[in-house]
Amino acid sequence: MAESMKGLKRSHRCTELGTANVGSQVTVMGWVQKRRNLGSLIFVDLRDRSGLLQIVFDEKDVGADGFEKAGKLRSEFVIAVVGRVEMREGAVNENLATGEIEIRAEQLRILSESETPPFPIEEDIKTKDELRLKYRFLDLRRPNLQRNLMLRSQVANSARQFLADEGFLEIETPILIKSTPEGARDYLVPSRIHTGHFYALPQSPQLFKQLLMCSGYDRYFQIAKCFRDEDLRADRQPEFTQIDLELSFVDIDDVIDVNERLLAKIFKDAVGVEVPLPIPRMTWKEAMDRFGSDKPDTRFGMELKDISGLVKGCGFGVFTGALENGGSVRGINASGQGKMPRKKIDALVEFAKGYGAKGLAYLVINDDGSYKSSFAKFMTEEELAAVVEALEGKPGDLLLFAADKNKIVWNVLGALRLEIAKSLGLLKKDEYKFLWITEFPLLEYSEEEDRYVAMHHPFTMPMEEDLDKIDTDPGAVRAKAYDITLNGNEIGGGSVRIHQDDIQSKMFEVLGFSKERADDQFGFLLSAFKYGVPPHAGLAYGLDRLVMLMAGEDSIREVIAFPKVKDASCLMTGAPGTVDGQQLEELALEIAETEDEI
RNA sequence: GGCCCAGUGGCUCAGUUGGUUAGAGCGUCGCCCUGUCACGGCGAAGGUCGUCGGUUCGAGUCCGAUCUGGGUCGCCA
Repeated sequence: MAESMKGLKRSHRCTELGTANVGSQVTVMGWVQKRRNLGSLIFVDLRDRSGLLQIVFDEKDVGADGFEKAGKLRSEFVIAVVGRVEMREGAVNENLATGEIEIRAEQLRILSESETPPFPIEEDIKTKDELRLKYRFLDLRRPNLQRNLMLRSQVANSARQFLADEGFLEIETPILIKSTPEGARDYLVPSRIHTGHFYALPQSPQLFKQLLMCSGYDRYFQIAKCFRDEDLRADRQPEFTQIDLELSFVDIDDVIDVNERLLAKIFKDAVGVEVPLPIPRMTWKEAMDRFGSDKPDTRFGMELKDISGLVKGCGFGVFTGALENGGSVRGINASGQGKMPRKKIDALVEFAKGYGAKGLAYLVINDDGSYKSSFAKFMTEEELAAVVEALEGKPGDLLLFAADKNKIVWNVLGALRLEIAKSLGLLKKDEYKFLWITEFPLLEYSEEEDRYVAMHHPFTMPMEEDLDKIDTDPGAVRAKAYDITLNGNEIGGGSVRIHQDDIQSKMFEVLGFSKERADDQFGFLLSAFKYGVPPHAGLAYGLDRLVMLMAGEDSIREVIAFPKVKDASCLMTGAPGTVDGQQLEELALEIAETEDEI
């Protein structure tokens, strides 16, 4: 039976007590982690978010009633204990922060009883995600998640402090906004008052923060919830959090500077890691050429090498065919993997196919310097030697090649190098390699839409030196866009924004927006741009991913209190659910059928 | 939408070429125990093997479908 805590006040969290408190009377409250009943002596490990503390119940201190009550304690009961801090009579427990002391209970109250939990509430359980998420409120009691969420709070806190000190203002932007069909799918919210009309939940506060710059707020930030109705991944949830910021009267270097110092502070405060500044920068082109990725993991090498020039005239149709179609042939050197069994190489080929490759060519350099290869018979000795030299091949190495359109070759080899590094254990979680990626292409050709689409978004400023190419060769125009990456993850991205009318119109033109469509979707922004716009630029971090990496976790679910599962539902609440007829009637949703544009 | 992995007491797992009554550890419950901290001792309960269908004399095991969860490709301006 639950008792009241009336008259009691918690004096300390469990691990706030230490040898300095010996002799004093304290009141602690928390959950029973474990009881050890020795008959006429009962030990209880008490848990709160700070950690564990041992309580000892002895009838001569806690009284007959108290001792009887202590005998009834079970896992996850919530109790209050008044007692005296003592040095332990028995052995010190070196695994516990409070291992030298214990509380000799003088008073016990059972504030709440508990059923036996469906899985153990402890560190590093192997329980299936399904069960953990159904009982997330219990899962969240485990030290892993408590540490992660405390870390997350610390990160948000450090960011707030730093940004406030740097003159950023925290300003909220709306959650119910107008849908913009560009980009990710929006979550839609039907309007009750405007039947057949919809709000959208923001994919990011992008347009509003630009308007705040127009309004003179100079430096803005927000820890903003964002929503995207796309499929989930280990690092993607339908709702996620950005640390979003925007600055006026700045160019790329200014944004990078303040963000490097922000990252350094966050990492110092939250995980005690010194981030060496400045963070290296790499252009998008170089990143693709060297790593096959716009978010290269630079914790290891295994860089891509372009051998197109060396195999141009060779007899291997797969290579020459790719080159004739305007593609390239590139390879990586899985150094020391020459002994990889054929079965594993075949598995890598299958892996590559998953990324669009039609196949994968390989060449093993045997210990005696001879080659074993899927394509050696099509090439001369000289051609092979040149290829091996280009990849710095040594005896015992395994060279892997992809030949196709550039995009596929990059994609395949970029994924392959990560896969191999992972299987070789080259990816150390306590090593942090930051890298800026700059000079992204402004536009990307979309095959299915048969037009150019913005790689970042339509408000991204082209690089001045490429402006003249925007009509003649739009695909070659680079943008003043930048991503910050960490260990092969994009943790943030941003750009300098267009603040000139004429460039913005040109941009819409290239993207195939009619003036009417641009006005309809972004009229408010274009209108604002007529009344004095400061040059501005910004950046947004994926807070969930950032904390995931800092916590050494493999999924952002481990740093989100109440995450959703793969099909975007919530196993705990059952969301999304159906609603009753009256709710639907009020929304008059059937009218939506006649709406072609939302 | 595609591909891959998993599903057996509360939890984590084992279960041979298809063969009697499906096992273990932890947890749970009861009794005993004054220095435990992975407490210990003795005893007990607890499973229609995710679901449906099929093959077979016989299915946890083989086949098909389906559900649930995970990973991934597409998708994510």
